[in-house]
Amino acid sequence: MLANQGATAKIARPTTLRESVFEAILELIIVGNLEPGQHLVENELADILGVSRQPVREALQLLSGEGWVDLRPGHGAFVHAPTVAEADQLLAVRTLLETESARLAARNSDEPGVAQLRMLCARGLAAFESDDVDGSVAANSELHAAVTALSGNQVLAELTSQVARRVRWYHTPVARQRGRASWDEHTALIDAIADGDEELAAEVMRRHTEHTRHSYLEQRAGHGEESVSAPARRRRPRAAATS
Amino acid sequence: MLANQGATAKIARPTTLRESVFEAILELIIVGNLEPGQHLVENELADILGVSRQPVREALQLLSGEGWVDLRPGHGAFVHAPTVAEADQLLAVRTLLETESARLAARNSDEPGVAQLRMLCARGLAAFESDDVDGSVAANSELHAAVTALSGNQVLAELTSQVARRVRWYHTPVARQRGRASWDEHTALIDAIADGDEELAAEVMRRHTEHTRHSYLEQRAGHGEESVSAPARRRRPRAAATS
DNA sequence: GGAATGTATGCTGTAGGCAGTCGACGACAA
DNA sequence: TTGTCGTCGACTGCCTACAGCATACATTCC
Repeated sequence: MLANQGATAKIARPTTLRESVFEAILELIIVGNLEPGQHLVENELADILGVSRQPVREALQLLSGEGWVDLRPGHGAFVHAPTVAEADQLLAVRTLLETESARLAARNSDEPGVAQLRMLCARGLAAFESDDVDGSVAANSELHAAVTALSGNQVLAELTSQVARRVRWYHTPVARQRGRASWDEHTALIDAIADGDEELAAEVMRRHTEHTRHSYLEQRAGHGEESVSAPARRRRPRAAATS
Repeated sequence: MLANQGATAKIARPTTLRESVFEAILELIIVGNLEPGQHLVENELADILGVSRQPVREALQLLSGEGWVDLRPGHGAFVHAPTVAEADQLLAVRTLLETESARLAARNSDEPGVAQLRMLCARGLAAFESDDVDGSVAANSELHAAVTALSGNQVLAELTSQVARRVRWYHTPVARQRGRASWDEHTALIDAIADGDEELAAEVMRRHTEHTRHSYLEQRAGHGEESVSAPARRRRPRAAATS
């Protein structure tokens, strides 16, 4: 028998080429190297990534399934150009899903689960106060994921994470400016979950996500842009959502 | 200038082979010709459907995206075997999404929208009373889709329709036994939407979907089966959901 | 000069084929 | 009899090639 493989268990997962391509293209979209509406020519991507067209095609279809690209039959793939209205709708759905997650999390909360939430919250707050933006962002994502996991509803958790990932693309520039308040709200949320107060947890989460939504809309209101991800173009956003 | 082309505008949409394959395999799964857990060999499907492996592969990945099949890298595709717990979670999410849809529909309802709802409801009720199961089922789906469309939230509508489609697979045998009550609830729902009573519409929809969920769970409770779609195997279910 | 048509180019959709890999089965040894 | 190893078969993942179609441009006709 081999030695402890715990550390390698995760990377031992046989990763296919199309998944790598999926991640690579998604990164290009989020970073802004690929502009909204841009035509993604399969051959070009294949050449850039050093693979054939086949895994590129499959990756593009995966991306289409999550709403990152639009697939027009006979015309190929285009980077999805989100409108302000769509972003607003997405944020509304996010609020709905996460609010329910918080409610269920309060209902099903247990000792180790709450402990993990507090740990993630402490880590995120520490990262925020030491200006570690990446760390803060990562902790935020993990915290929200942990809440949905606590809900006990796997389907809800998957849907939520998928929506949250798309949301992160949109309001990335917004979130950083309200980082401190965000972490205070996280603390209140965890308290409510620990108390098993379903209604309070739901209300706190609802207000928490709506704050982000309103910040986003206010910022967008003045611009009057149709494509909401324009400011993310061309340069790598160092900060991401902390909602 | 040519004559009126309105009738041909719709079929002009270029449908790809992989979409046809997607529909075909989905049909095989829903009908029960493909049993949960069954290994879907690409070559076999390609032979059966008279196409090459490529569109089959792409269709399987689409199916995976919607949760119909599980893709294990290096092993291929397997028909998803849903558990009772998963079906329950799915029904819970469906309730959440449709309840919000109803609330928003009441908020945004307009004259033509309500008129369409009433038309669909009348058609469905007529079909039900004349034992036209297929017609009743179709009207039911269209009615729910129309409600989500009225919500004005496209993202919510897409998510809801996707979840609803999966739900239909599970509780197909359950729904027919409460067809009449279901249509009465539909009428109450439309009234609430027409009145613009958000809370009432939401509550009616919540109770409506929860009815289905409880019926489902009660039926399942006695069986103690792990795979919930077992009863749908091997023969074509003539009736489908009217929830 | 403008419009319609022919032509060229580039991309997608699909087919066929090859190598790598996983699992099953049987032989062999303890 | 049981555990282990090697071989075989089958299937997946990926690559290359071809056909169809749409678009853009050049050409010809009115």
